[in-house]
Amino acid sequence: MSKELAKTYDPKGIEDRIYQNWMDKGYFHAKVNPDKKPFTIVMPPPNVTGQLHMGHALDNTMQDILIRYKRMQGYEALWQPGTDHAAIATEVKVTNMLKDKGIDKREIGREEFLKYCWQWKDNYGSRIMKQLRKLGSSADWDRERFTMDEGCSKAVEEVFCRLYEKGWIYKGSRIINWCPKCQTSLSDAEVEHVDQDGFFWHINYPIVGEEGRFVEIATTRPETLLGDTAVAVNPDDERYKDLVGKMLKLPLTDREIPVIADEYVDKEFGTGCVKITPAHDPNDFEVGKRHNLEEINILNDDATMNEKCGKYAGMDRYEARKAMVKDLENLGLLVKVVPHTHSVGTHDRCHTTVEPMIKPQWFVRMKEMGQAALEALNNGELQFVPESYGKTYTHWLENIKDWCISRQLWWGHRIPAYYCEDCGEMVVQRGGAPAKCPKCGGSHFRQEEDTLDTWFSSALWPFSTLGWPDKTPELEYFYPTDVLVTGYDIIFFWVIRMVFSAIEQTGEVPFHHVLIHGLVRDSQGRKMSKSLGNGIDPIEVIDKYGADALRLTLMTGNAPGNDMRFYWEKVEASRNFANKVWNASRFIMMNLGDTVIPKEMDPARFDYASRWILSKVNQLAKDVTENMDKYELGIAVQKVYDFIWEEFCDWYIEMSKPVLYSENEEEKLPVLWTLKTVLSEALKLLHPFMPFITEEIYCTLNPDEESVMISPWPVYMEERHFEEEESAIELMKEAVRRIRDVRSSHNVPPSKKANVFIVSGDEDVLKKFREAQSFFGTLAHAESVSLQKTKENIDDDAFSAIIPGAVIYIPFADLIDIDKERERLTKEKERLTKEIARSNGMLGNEKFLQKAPEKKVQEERDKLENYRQMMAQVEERLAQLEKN
RNA sequence: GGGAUCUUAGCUCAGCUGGGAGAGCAUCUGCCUUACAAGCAGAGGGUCACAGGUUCGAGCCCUGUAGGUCCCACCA
Repeated sequence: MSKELAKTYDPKGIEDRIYQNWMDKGYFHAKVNPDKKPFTIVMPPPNVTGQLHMGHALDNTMQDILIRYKRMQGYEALWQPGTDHAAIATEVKVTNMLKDKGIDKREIGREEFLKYCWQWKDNYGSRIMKQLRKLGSSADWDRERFTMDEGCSKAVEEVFCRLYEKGWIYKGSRIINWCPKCQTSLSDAEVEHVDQDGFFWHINYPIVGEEGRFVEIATTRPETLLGDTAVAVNPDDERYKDLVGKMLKLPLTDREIPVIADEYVDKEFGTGCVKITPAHDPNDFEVGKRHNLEEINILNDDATMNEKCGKYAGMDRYEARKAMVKDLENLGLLVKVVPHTHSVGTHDRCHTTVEPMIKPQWFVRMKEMGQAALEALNNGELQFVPESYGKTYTHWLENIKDWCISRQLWWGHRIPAYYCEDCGEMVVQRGGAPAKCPKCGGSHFRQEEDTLDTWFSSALWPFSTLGWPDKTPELEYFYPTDVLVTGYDIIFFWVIRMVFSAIEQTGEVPFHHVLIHGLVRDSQGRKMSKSLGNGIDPIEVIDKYGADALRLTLMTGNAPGNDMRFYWEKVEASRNFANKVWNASRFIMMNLGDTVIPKEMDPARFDYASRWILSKVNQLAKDVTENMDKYELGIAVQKVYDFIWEEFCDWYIEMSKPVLYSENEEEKLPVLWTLKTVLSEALKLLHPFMPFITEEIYCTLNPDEESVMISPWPVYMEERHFEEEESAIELMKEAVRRIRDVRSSHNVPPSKKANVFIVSGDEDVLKKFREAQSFFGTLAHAESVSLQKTKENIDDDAFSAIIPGAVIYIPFADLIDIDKERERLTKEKERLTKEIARSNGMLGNEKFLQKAPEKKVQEERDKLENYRQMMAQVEERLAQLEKN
């Protein structure tokens, strides 16, 4: 940095240059290093097809802050990056892309389709990773992984086979959620329930052999009637006791179905009679199993009615519904139609209404692994931040059902099950198809068509990326990882599955802390989404204001786990702060010039102000470290922000000016030393949050150092704690404020200097002011400052202001408004009365005296003493005013 | 139906284990003072949703009420 520096900070160009330098120097690279302690974060892998959005920006900023912090603290900090193949999301995109080209996925076949997918991955897979670099992410890019790369695929196969061999993965025909549009099964977590306005159709089912008698059922999905195989009533329902066992004629068909009794039916709801469709409703499926009912599938995979539906065959499910309702009405079997709101399951990706269907699928037994995951939280190995999310986690695990892991997709890990072409025998094994069928000796096999749920591979991410199942040195050293940073929306999909997979496969929790953040919403509080078009592109923000400004914006003013709103004004405020830092540094560097600043400085040479700011920055290091360790990133950065702006810039730099503008080289040096030192330390503390600007300034300020990002994190030093100096400067600051008050309330122009008298009977107080006196001139626009023990030579009607232990007099008699002054003093008296009462209350309370730490009690005593003194002064001054 | 969480200044939100009601933006006043007008010095503005309770003392703890948001759940 040189003297022709711009007046404002412009991140353009600087950020890319700095990032490239970090890359060239290899600072992001973490390696197995027995001399250091490891600190590991695995990056939640973004979808290969994805583009960076605000959620990624927030998530990765938090991770980068933690990694940079730990790296500076001397840990071997690994941030493991990578991308996810995102089975269904990618498959849909590629399918649509092909459709636009007039190519049908089914026609070109699996092999050809997968070629397109890989091509797509190669084209777009690196895009989001590049965007993450713009943010400043210090991930170890050399270790970038992909959920479908060789190693991760090997891990997937290994886990699948292990669970299969243990009997925890099984294939079964069960009722699953089917998306008719994507033509695949879905796990429960992928189904989103949405309230929809619909109707209850009340339909009469005639009782066989009893002309004119009916059973009235109510349904929201009349088209499933064709798959009914029973009607159920509650066994305790007096109304229908005689019906149980009788047969009903199923309308619109030739079939007869029985009336059965089952606990599942709620007497109070609807008519108390429920049609049972085992093939198309999860509850009915269970009922069907209990009563050995036939399961009649009436739908094709695209949710049109199948060949079993007679005249309705080929119709869409909703067309069929209309047609059937009309036919029922014509038959006189439709009793009534009642409007009804009910929740409908939809696919969370395409929002198509899912259809429960019976299909052969693969499942993971969850009982034991779910239990282990619960224990990990209960015994404290796993902790959520904020803690309340542990309840969400617990609740889900306590109600967990077996996980449907097979998908009828092509893009993904193909299930390693092989069927003998000759006898149909199934073999599940590692390393491809078997050479010989163990049953019939045949040598022709066909692999299972289904692929695995995309979360199956992401569940292994914390260890598969480190080389598992091989016992690599990296796995040994970096695993288990330290903290996982992610949004609350993904706890069920991912966090839980990682936990139980890791415990089962590695015997350890995958990470000890889960740091949860909320969603970034738009300024009106709406979710950012493509369909609303309200998304804000982080790259656009970076281009306009810089990555540092974006990072600061995302980190301030919101608590962990809470959603936040995005405002451009907030970004501007952050940019303004960057500019403030820039200009403070510019000032300091201008004043440093060619001065050689020694590494150490004799403490005896510091003035009060320097000791004060050194003490302050020392305390700041302690506070910020504590906040960082508790993951209170927003609070931590707020403290750095306040320190730099309010303490360092607004006070210390101002106080340094009289010295810097003087010719006294002897006095200048310690002040320059302090300016440089405090700025350097503040930059370090700020670096995890605003990496670029801090690096740019730090390197210019400390040309003999390589980078702020590998400099040691500041620690609290006992010898830098100057209690007395702190109180002296605080006293002086208060005095300056009072003087400014007078000047501004009486419109004293800056050109007109005031004479200020500070009077105190307390020699210590006077001494403190004497030490700090040299700064008064510029700060208070004072002509002269006199310190004296008594009120000698000061006009009675001079303005006075009371500060702890002293009174300030300004003999601007003609400017003083007596009424205003009286009002001020009265208010002050009220305040003091209250404070004294509060203080007395505390000190008079035995519990407080017993429980509170010694330091706090002493503080309170000092405060009370102060209040009393000030009270005496106020009263004296009030009496004086009355006299005049 | 179960659970979580929120209600603090005009707006958006901080406020950690009970002891001074805060920030940013907005508004108003005065300043281009040789680091910064993207700035400086100030001001106004809040019964901390409501009602009780515990306490010397409650934005914070307990109970209840009202309203908002989110998650989970098989109510046909």
